Amino acid sequence: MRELKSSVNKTFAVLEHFTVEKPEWGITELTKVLNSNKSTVYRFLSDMRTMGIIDQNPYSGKYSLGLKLFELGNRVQVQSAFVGKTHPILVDVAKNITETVHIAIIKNKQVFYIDKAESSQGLKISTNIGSSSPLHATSLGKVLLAFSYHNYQNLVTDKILNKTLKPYTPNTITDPKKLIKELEKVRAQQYAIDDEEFELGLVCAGVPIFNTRNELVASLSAAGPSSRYNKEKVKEYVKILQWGADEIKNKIGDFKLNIT
Amino acid sequence: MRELKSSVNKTFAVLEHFTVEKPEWGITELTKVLNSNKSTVYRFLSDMRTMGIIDQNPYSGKYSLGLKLFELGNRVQVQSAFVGKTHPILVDVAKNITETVHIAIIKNKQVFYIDKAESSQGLKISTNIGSSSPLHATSLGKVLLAFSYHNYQNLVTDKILNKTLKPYTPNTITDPKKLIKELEKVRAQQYAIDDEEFELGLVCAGVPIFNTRNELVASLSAAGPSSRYNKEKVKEYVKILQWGADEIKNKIGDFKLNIT
DNA sequence: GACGGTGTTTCATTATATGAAATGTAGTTT
DNA sequence: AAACTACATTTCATATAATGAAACACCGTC
Repeated sequence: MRELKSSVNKTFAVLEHFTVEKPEWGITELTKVLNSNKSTVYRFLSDMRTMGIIDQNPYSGKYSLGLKLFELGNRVQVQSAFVGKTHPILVDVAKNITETVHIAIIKNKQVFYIDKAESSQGLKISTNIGSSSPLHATSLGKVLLAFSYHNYQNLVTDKILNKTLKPYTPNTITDPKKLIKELEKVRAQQYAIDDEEFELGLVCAGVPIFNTRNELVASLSAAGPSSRYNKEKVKEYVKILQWGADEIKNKIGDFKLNIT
Repeated sequence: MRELKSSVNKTFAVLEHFTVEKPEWGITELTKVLNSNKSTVYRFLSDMRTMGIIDQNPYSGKYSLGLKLFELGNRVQVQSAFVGKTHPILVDVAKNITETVHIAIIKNKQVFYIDKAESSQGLKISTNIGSSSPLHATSLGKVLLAFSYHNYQNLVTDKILNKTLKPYTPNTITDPKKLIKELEKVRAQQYAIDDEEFELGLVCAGVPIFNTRNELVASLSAAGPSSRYNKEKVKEYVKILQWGADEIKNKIGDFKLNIT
C-alpha cells in the first residue's frame, strides 16, 4: 500500500483482494497482505461499507464485496450492451449442444470470459465469468488470435520473441512456430479445437463472433469432457456454434467492443 | 465533489455518473455535474483508465466503465454464490412460462433486480439487472415485504407513518391500510399479483424464494403484458414459479443473502 | 489563421490520508 | 473472575497526496 500513490489505486488495491476464492476478509489479515496499517485499512473498509461497496457480515464482522459493485458491473458496456442482449442466444446454443458454452474477449493478453451457459449434464466444467485463461492453450484464445490481425501481430512480434508459451498439459502447443501454423489452420477451417491442451480430459471447440461489419467482437466455444467428444460430434458442435455466432451478429449489428 | 471528504467517496462519486442511460462522459461535462475541477476529474479518469476501471473510446476520447468493474461485479457474493448457480433454473422457468422472469432482493427499501431470463416473445418488458423499483407497486416487492418480518415491521412503523406510497398508475395501492391487507393476502395465498400497479399494461405474479432453513432469500416473478394474462394463466404461472423457487431452494441449501 | 471547444500539464497551496499508540470489545484460558 | 489474546476502533500530530487556477496543447470550424 505504501508504494501506491493515488487514492484510486489504494481503493482498488483493497477491493482486488476480495476474490471468489477468498471473498471475506478481516481488518488485520487484510492489513498484512496490503503491507499497510490497521487504521488505514479500517477507514477504507468503513467508508466503503457506508456506500454499499463493501458488506460486513453482522455475525463474523468480516467484510466482503457489496451490491454497489454488482450494480456497477452490470452497467459496464460489455454487460449492458452485449451480454445482456446476447445471453438468450447463448442459452439456446447450450441447449442444442448440451455442453457448457462460453463467450470471451481478449484482456491483458488473456482470454477473458464474459458470459457462459452451463450444460445441464452432471459432468461439466465450471468457469467464473470475469476470470482469465491463457490465449495459446484454449480454443477461445486461438480463435481470438487467429482472427484479430492486431493481436496476431502482437503474438508474432512480441510474445513469441520475448515470452515462452507455458505448458499446461502434454498437449499444450509450446512451440511458437507450431502455434502460428495452428492459427493458420484455424483461419482456414473457421474454427479452433482445444484437444486437452489446457486441462487433461477437457476438449473445446471455438468459433469467432463477428459483427455486421465483419469485425471480430468475441469468440464462442463449447467445452466438455473428452469422453463425450469425437470427430463427428465436433463437426456438429461447430455447426451449432456458427449458427449461434450468426444469431449474435444479427442481434448486435455493428456494435464493437474494444478488444485489447 | 467539494463536499465529499474521503477519496473513496470521490472515486465512486465519479463512477456513479456512468449509467446505462448515459454510459459515456467527457472530462468537461463530468466536471460540471460533479461541481469539481477539470484537473481533478481528469486525474481521476486517467488513473482509473490505467487500471482498467474506466475505458476510453479511442475515437471520441469519451470515457466509460471498464472491464475491471465487470470483473469485480462478478465476484460479489450475490453473483458468485447465488445468481451464478441459480441462473439455469431461472432460464427453465422462463421457458415454461414464456414470459420474462426476474429475481430480486431488498436494497435501500427498494426492489433490487439481481437476475432475469427474458421471454422469447416480441412483446416483453426490459429491466436492467442492478436497477431498482418500488416495493409497494410490484409483485416482487410485495412478496419481499410480506415474508420478511423485519421489513414488514419497517413498513408498518416507519414507511407508513413517515412516507406516502407513491402512485405510479391508477391501480397502485397508496393507502397504507390497504397495503397491509394486501400483504396479509399475499402471505395467505403464498404469491403476489401486480395488476398494472407499476406500469399500465404490465401484469406480474411473484412468489417467495426460501432456503432450506425457510429463511426468505429473494423473490421470483413472471412479467408480461396484461393482454396475455387471465386468472387461469396466473394460477398456472404461480405453479411454475413455485416449482422454480423450490428448485432454487434445493440448489442453494442454507445459503443466505443479507437482505436489508 | 483566429476562434471556441476540448483534453492535458504544471506547481504552489491546502486539505486529507497516514500510522503509532491508546482504547474498546469479545472470546478464551488460568 | 481476573488475566490474557486477538481482534476492531478511535485519536491526533505529522506527512503526504489532492486540489485548482492558469498555462498549454490539440483539434475541427468558420
